[in-house]
Amino acid sequence: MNQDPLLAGLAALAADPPQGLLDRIAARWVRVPGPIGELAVAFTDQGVAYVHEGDGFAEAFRKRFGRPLLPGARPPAGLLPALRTGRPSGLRLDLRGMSDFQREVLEAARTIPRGEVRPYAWIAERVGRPRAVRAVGTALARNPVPLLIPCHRVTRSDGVVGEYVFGPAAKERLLLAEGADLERVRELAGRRVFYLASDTTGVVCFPTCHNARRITPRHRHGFRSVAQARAAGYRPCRTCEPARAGLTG
DNA sequence: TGTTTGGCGTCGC
DNA sequence: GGCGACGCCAAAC
Repeated sequence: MNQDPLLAGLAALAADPPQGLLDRIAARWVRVPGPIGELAVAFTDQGVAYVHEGDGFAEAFRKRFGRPLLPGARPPAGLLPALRTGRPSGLRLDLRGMSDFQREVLEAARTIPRGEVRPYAWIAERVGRPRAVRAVGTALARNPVPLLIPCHRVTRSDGVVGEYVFGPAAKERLLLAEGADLERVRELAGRRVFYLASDTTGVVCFPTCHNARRITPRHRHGFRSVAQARAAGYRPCRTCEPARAGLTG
């Protein structure tokens, strides 16, 4: 129970074939096809730890994690489906070594469905730091597992897609491939509309929320802020949860 | 429309 | 341990 973990580790090293221990220290890696070109993916016994573009992977991994890297025989279970579908599909992630803030930001981003987008400020509010919008940006910029945690689905409040690890163009391509209606988002943003409401349900949503997409045109009303929608008698959608407070755009 | 200022978790010194 | 600068931003001039 209260045995020194170091001693336990040494004992295990002495008793077991070194493979198990090695896998606890080192990471394995494989090359796999991704939606925007070849990817290199590192994983441990805990799950996928790092996703990087094919070029310069080993260098980047070493710089960031500073732990041994070994070739892997095959991709971890669930990786390929997750990359293909853009859904978690039971894939385990190894997010050890991240701060609480970053982990919470990543978890929040992970809940954004395929084909939809949410603003940075939405994440900030969800993790209980409504004014840490920019810090959310930096946390997402350091997302060790892009694509698997879909930080590309986090976009700016003004309707612009914003920055991305693989570049804004890749972000846009990914979102379009997922079926996000960026054209529509931009058209609405041009009219300063950042929320859509239905006068049959009395609910207000983010424009890409699957509930918002089904609003019949003549029952659809656009709003610039949740506050204005509220004032008009609408309540926030329970699925996409547009801000309870600020978030005007 | 564009620019400025606010705000905050990280990282490097 | 502190301090200042830096970013996938956002609201206010």
